[in-house]
Amino acid sequence: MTQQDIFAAIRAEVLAALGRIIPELPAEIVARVEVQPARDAAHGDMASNAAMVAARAAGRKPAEIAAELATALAALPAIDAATPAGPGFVNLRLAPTAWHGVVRAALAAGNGFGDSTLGAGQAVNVEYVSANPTGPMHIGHCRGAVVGDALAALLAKVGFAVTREYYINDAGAQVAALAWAAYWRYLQALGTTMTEEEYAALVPGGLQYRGEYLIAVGEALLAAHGPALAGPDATPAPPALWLATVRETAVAMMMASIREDLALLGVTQDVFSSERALVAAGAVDRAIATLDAKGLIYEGVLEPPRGKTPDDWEARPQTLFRSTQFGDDVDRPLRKSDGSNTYFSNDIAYHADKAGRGFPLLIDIWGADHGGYVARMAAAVTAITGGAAKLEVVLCQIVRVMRGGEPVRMSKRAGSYVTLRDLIEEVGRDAVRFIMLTRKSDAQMDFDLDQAVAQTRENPVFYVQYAHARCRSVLRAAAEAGVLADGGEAALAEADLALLDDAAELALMRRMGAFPRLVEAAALAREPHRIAFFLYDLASDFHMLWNRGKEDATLRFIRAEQPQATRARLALVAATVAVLRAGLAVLGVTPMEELR
RNA sequence: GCGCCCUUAGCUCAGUUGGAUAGAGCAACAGCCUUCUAAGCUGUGGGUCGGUGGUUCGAAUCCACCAGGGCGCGCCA
Repeated sequence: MTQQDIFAAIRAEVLAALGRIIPELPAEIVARVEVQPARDAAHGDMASNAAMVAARAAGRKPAEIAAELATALAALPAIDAATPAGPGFVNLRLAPTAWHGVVRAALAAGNGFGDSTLGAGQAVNVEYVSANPTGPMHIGHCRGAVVGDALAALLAKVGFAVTREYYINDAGAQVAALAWAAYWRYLQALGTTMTEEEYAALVPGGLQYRGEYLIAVGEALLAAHGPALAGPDATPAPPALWLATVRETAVAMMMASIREDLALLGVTQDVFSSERALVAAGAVDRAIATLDAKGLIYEGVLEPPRGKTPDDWEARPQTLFRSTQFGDDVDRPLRKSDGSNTYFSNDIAYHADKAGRGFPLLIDIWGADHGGYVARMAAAVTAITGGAAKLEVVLCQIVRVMRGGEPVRMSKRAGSYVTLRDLIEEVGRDAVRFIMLTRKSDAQMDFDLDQAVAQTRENPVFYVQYAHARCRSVLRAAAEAGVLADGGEAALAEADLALLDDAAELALMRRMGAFPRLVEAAALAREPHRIAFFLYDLASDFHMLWNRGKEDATLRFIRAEQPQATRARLALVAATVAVLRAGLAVLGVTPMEELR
């Protein structure tokens, strides 16, 4: 049993046996055959639904097939017992040697345990964060950053060729507003006598982004340009003189700041795509032309939303995309009534650009407030690529930050933090990352600051890292005691694992054996949080085993008088380390050597 | 009004893509340190899986309707 995924290995055996009982089963039946962990340990280690799935096609009773299957499987060396059960399950109890194979596989694979070829090298683009470059990252961006980063790692682990991408929204009204705000800081740096309100009255749409983080931008502009961007006596000059320059500097500085924040979070992305560059290159017009050539564009008037007509509603002709042909509810505007492009058309161009770079699969991580946008964007990707590329969107629900059981108010004035940087400073990067992954992304979440820094079981980060630290502590103690002697940890794979037969040891091995299967399932479902829950369970199994050694000295890992048993147990501990690290690597969380 | 997401133990949440008697943590109670980290472990109690129908060998999971919560709904990005 050299295969990493013991469930896949046993499934292959089940299929072979089933093929002998019922030859020529249709492929779609075979595909439905599963071997999965038993829910109840009393049923054994694994259960297969093979007999139930095959029964109808074979025209036989499930229980009958299950009985024959059980007889055949029981004869295999890796299987200790196979029994038909319930409506037609075959329950399997594996020979301990099969579980020992899992330990060897984990030791051999190390961080690569759970790697698979599921993705077959297919290119996938994961786009996440993509916060507007108008200020430092705040907590609202954080969940998407962590989920996207972990999902990218997860997909890479199962064999996709992953590109991590950030889309810079540097073309729209938001960055113009940013430029106006940065220009105010520049005038202040010059020593203007205007008040903020006087200046705000001059700004189209009003002065936004009043945060102090733009002071540095104003100072940088002064250092680079002196008074050249302003009028006499530090008064505002016409925008034509400064807008483009200020915008460029401000966006560049905001992006630098965001990248610092991302680095603090341990997120590094491969590609940063600029919306402005795409627009300048004519990509939007090309995208619209492509849709037009496919007959998917028309000039039309949209119905007002039913039951909720805006006060200023007025029927106007617009350029519309036939997204209803691809499953959307209504056709969507590509151009505003004044003829300029909507954000949607820029986004179509961007996604077409991504697809054109050779990604048949695009995954975007969005905030839940963009949920209404998913159908039209997916429709557009399908339409413009002729089905060659597919868009999937993972929505992340709101995170509420809690302190002392109360939500922390996101007020800039109240001094309660809003930035990602502050959050990381308070609870640490590992806690931020892990806790963000302890919920399904589409479920709302409370981030409990008190829990995040607690050093108890209720803090999942601590609990998992503590398990790893305990493992390392044992291995260090073993090295000091000289028990590891020959070849150190590397030689533990050659230990006589047959000596691992305690129930708690088997439970731990069973858990590790489930990891490769779980990794694949999590990747297919785009649900990195499953890894976090697995690690918590694995840590729990290990802590349990540890305490067995407290209650019964013969179950301690290190027993000076039993070198063979000691080496076998150290092999199990080292394998646990490998699996914990493999999982933590997906989440981007540090495996701590010690937590003192 | 329409669309999407959510509803599981007192609280916060898992539930291996339809499997067997629905699981964790917290909170409550009772235990375990001359021993590798007690920052841990063990045990007890706690459920109409929001409701009603349907699909089938089998439903917390799929479908329909209903109730409650969240998000969104032409020229914001």
